[in-house]
Amino acid sequence: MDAWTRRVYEVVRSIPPGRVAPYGLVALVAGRPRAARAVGNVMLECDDPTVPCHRVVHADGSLAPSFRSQRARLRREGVRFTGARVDLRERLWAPRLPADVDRPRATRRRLGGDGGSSRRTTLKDSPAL
DNA sequence: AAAATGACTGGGA
DNA sequence: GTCCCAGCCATTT
Repeated sequence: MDAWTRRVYEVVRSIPPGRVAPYGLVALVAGRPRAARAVGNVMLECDDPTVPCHRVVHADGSLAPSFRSQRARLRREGVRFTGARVDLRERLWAPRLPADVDRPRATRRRLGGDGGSSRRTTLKDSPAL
């Protein structure tokens, strides 16, 4: 087990039940923005039961054909499907990006005077359901 | 060192 | 909408 694998595991472990994340997002949070495919390789070998690998899905919400139990495991967590895909609009995981991620326009500022009108909260996660 | 592999992706047809 | 493909990345031959 190498560093890359451990890193991916850690990110995947932080995806809350009932939420899903595309391979590409996992790669991003893990610090390798274009390594979506490599994340897939790690998942392929993942046998560790403490890693919710079933919450990692394709960018369009569809699932990996070979991972047969994935759908059932997701449904068990309340995730609903529209045809062959999960509804990302409702279940997409909104992670807190690590500070070291290279953000071009890091200029942080309040968006629109009203935007968060009364809400001062840090965007932690997408709204539950 | 070079080539093949795969639970990936975005873009074009 | 769906299909296909070149590009991408870590691993394994």
